[in-house]
Amino acid sequence: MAKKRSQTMEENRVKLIAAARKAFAEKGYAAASMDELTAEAGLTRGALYHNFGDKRGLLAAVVDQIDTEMASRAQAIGARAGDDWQGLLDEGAAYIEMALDPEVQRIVLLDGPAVLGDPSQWPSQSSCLQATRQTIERLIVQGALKPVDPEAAARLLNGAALNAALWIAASDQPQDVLPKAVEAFDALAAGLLKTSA
Amino acid sequence: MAKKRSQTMEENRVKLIAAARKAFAEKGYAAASMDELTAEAGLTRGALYHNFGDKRGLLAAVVDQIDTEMASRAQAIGARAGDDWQGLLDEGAAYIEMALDPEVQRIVLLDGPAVLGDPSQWPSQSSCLQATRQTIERLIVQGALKPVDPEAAARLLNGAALNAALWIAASDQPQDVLPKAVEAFDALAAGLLKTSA
DNA sequence: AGCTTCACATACGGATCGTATATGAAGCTT
DNA sequence: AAGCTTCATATACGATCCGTATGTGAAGCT
Repeated sequence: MAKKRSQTMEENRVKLIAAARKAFAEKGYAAASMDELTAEAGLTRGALYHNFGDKRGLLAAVVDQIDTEMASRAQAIGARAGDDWQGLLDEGAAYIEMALDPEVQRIVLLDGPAVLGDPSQWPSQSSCLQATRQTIERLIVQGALKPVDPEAAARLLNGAALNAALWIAASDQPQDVLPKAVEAFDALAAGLLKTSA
Repeated sequence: MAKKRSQTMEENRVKLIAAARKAFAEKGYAAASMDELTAEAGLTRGALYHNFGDKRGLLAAVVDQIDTEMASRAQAIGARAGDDWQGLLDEGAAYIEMALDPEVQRIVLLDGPAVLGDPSQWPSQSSCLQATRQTIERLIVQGALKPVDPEAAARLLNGAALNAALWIAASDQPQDVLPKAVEAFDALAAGLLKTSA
């Protein structure tokens, strides 16, 4: 056999993150038991503490993984649009839809900030946010937007999208509410334009 | 003496909520010990579980108290403005500033949603949200705003303000970032107007 | 082959929450 | 006013969980 050591270690990390992702999403961070987690992955808490330091470290790793996935998806959608402005709107809509995923909502939007603190301080640095900010910066340079602070605009837009997602998720008929949320989002975003729509 | 029973009970509730408010703000919900809490209030966990059911119930009571204070403040500020539109902007700015209070931030914005779930389901938050929604509805009737869904617009605006507050609080120089956030908020809100500013 | 390293398992201690039981005073009845 | 009842709070207990300290067996190097 002679399985390489670093290889099994990487495999175990993957297993643990996968199990944690599932447990955190289903039970929430606080209610998720490390013993159950590791047992599900065929390991013990020993592996966990060796690889991730503590429970927070494990959550950080999970958040990082999900956040990265979200960023690449949002970026792909934004890039597919004709111009930067439409890209911004599409990114926002995509973000709202992604935030409907219970996993994203529970882990990244609720437990993440509560346990790890402000998202912008995370190692993944909330890649979604940075993508939005860069798009806004480009649009400002192009002269399409008012000269607002890009960071501020990106933050508030993200916040609006986030709240929209929470609203939709708590709603009885999500598919009925989604278009209303997107419409309102587009209207707010239009406030950044120099010329009104 | 003959202290009435219901009276001492009410006093104890007040003491417990005050102690909890302090402990939750300083240590966060998860790290706050019920034993320390109650001891600080001159009581034991027995009183706590009898009055609030469990730890979550205590947090709910604390959140309700803080949230009610915020709502009345925001409403007062909004009513002081000349017209509805300015009132909406002022309410938003007031909300952002209030969210800079570490107590508000830690308890209401971070731990609250993580532990209690979607804020819009809370009995108190709905009043704050409803106030802005009603203002928006009036402005739509007046013909000042685009005919967006009032509920959606109110939710997204609140979300934007909330995220702005988190950003400012995590910043190194809050007083430097605050005006940027308010400016961006005003810009976004202007997107709801029929005619651009 | 044998020593070393190290990733992981096992064992332990401390802390915490929720419940079940005890207590003592307020409140009502007669 | 005496005694029974109610109930708000205190005390005691069990279960769970996290983080650390120590053990172990296989990979890796000489």
